[in-house]
Amino acid sequence: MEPDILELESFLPYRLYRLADTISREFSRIYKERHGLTRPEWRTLSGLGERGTMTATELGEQSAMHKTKVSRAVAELERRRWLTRTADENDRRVEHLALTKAGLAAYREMVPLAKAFERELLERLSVEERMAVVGGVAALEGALEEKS
Amino acid sequence: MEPDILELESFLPYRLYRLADTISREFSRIYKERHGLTRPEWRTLSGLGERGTMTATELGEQSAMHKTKVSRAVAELERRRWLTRTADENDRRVEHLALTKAGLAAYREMVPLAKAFERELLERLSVEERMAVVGGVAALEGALEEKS
DNA sequence: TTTCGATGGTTACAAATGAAACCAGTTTGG
DNA sequence: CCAAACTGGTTTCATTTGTAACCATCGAAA
Repeated sequence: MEPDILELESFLPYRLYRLADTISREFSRIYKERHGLTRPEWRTLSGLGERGTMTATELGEQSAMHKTKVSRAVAELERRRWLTRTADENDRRVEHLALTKAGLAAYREMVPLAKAFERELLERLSVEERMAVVGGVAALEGALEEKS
Repeated sequence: MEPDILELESFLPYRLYRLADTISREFSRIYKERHGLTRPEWRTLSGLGERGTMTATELGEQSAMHKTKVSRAVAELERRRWLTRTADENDRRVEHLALTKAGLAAYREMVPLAKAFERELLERLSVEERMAVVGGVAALEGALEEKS
């Protein structure tokens, strides 16, 4: 192992990215084929389905999206009449977003599919491996949080 | 925990993507600031630095990039005179890519920075956590490979 | 050979993205 | 009170990306 060579195959940032990319891409087929959603749109749907009502800023924080992504995703879902905006009483800059019946229906349809996807992925692992995955992800998340 | 709700915060594909995105984005600052490289360009540089000579197709396989990304990254690195193409003797469709002196110099400069980045990331973890990360990543890679 | 399907690689075009400018509207400090 | 700094959210513009079509060459089979 020469010291001035970087092995891409074992370089953690690369491996992690490739892994996430593969899995995310595979999962995206579900909401893409099903409803023609983009990832930001799916996350918006998912966030609002989970929490009920959120502002765009909260959505961005909860689902790790840049505000322009949120803005565009919200606009598209509104165009589909999957969500509505309600002006805030006290602060007129803020809008409270919530799913409509149609949006909620789409969400309810997606949830089992998402859960099944995750389950099938984890089922391919042994118990120890599953623990390593969950523990490893949590550990890295923790390491990144405390940083900056 | 309601059964028809998906918790994004604990949904593996989402967590993994966010993790990889954060780390990759942070790492990208290194090669972006330093040399103004994009990720595909960095991977191309890294791949050729590691292996010496490769065709575009091989590069794509080794670094998990779509062929158009490879094509464009190679074009840009060639424009910088960081790599050269050599026609294959037997198959005129194929080109063998290799770094020039300048390309190699850039690569040699990047390697320690990349290694330091990875080391500093892992240093924030305990030994057990580190094992979990490495084991978990490997397990998922294995699960994805054997699949399709 | 000739033809036809595969393969290496590039290009064209549309869609997704990020950075920065922007437009309200709100708060703060003088 | 008022200006300046700040915040929620949108828009603009340049860059990046993915898909599909494309060109050239190759290999195999008729």
